[in-house]
Amino acid sequence: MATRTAKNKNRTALRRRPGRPRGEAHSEAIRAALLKAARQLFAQRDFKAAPVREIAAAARVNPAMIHYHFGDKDGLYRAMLQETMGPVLQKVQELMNHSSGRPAGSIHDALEAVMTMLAREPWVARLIVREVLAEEGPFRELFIREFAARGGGRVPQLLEREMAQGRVRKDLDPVLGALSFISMALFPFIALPVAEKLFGVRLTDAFTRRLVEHSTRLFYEGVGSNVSHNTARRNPVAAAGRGRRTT
Amino acid sequence: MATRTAKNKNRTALRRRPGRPRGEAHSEAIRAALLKAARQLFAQRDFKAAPVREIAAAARVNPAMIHYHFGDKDGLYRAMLQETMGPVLQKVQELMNHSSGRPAGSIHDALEAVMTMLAREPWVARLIVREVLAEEGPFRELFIREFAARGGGRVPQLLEREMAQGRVRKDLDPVLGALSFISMALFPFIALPVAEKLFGVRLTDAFTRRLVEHSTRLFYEGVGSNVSHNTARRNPVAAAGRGRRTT
DNA sequence: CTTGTAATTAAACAAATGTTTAATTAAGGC
DNA sequence: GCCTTAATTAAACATTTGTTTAATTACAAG
Repeated sequence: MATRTAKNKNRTALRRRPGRPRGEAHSEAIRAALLKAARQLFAQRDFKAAPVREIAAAARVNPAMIHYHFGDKDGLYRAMLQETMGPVLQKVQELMNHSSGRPAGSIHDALEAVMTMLAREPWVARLIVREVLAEEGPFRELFIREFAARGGGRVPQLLEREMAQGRVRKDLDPVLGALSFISMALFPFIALPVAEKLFGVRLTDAFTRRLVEHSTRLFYEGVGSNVSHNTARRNPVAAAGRGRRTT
Repeated sequence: MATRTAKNKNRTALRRRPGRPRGEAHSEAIRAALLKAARQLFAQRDFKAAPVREIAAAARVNPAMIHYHFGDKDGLYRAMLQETMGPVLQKVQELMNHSSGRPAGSIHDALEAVMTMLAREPWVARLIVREVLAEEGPFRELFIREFAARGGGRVPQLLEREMAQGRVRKDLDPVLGALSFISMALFPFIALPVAEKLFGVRLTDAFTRRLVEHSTRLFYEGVGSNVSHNTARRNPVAAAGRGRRTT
């Protein structure tokens, strides 16, 4: 495949010549375009499998601009992580901190915050897979320290608060509980491409809502039938009990 | 770092010369060594980040042997997948099929089968991350068809069986339930490197057992306290209720 | 108007990587 | 004992990749 399209009628004048462009604020635009292209490519491909030439092509700039703006490929990657993951995680933290206060509010709100975020920004889950789960490289540690600790690291305390307030049974191991909680919150989005092919699910707003309700109820009550285990009927969390196969 | 150790006193005679080696059955050994080295490296690094030279070095053979035995790097990868994932998944399938039959037996047994396997063969989780979750390449589809479908694809039916036998509540959505189940079964192992740094857990046999019990109980009963929701006390699954912070 | 600096490009460079080749040695049948 | 084939190596090859360089243009200050 040729790099340039057919419309480019081989006049040399069309080819952009070197030199500073006219007008101002070009530099910032290029920086932003590079960050955007990097985010998209790094969410889709591994760090080593995303060549700088391709990132630059997606941003419609010269590869050398990466080194002009970010020093090297690592610098671009680091800047991309900061500028994209930062705001997202901050928002999740906010939402998790002041929960609504109603019964099971914290858990429900935390699940809703995390899940709606993962549903709205599909690249986050992909980035977590590559960055935190797959790659053994030097970035994993930075990522855990900077991001994962602020997110999942606080779940045991959240559970202990719930236990102190009597909404969670006292013999729960908060760490195991946190592990299960994080599993239920993250994995469906991490494994979404598989779930689509395997179960035919599609990531719509409705699906996300159903998943939030389902997971909240499962986390509190489990799936056991109220016959063999006399599990909660008429509970404050999952009030939608009219249809069948809802949660 | 030099390729050869200091002990190698630059005599040329020590360097292995080309030509067929004496004795027989060398070829098979080399093939096996390459498969083993490939499995270890591909579990740790991305496909593109695992150079053939390094795989060959780990197997102590010449890089050209990869092409002699497997055609190319893809061929080695494919052969490795078949020869390593095949037996493991077959075993899990067996264990999942004839469950013990006692109350909640299926769920408990399935969790135990999957989790002990993942704990004993740490490379499986890493391979799943790269192969099924991370990589968008041509291998993902093959992997889903060949392996994931035989494993996770059957969970909804398992849940429906449980529902028919009255051990699981009737209004559960089997697909959502399967998603949560698979999440709880796989994610702790997939995210193990993170969980270690975040929560200080270590993957011992004892931990795996605790996780199996915890997850089974959580899946059936949830974590809700029997005060606010009157959740099952005295249930058949999690009978170990003497200490505190156990499940 | 000159001069220095910022922004941008094409091209060159060096290292790494998948693959191929030619040479070399051993085995096995005739 | 010769000759074909199997197994193995070192070295060469071609491509891709991250990075650097030198040239080129615009702008801003003096």
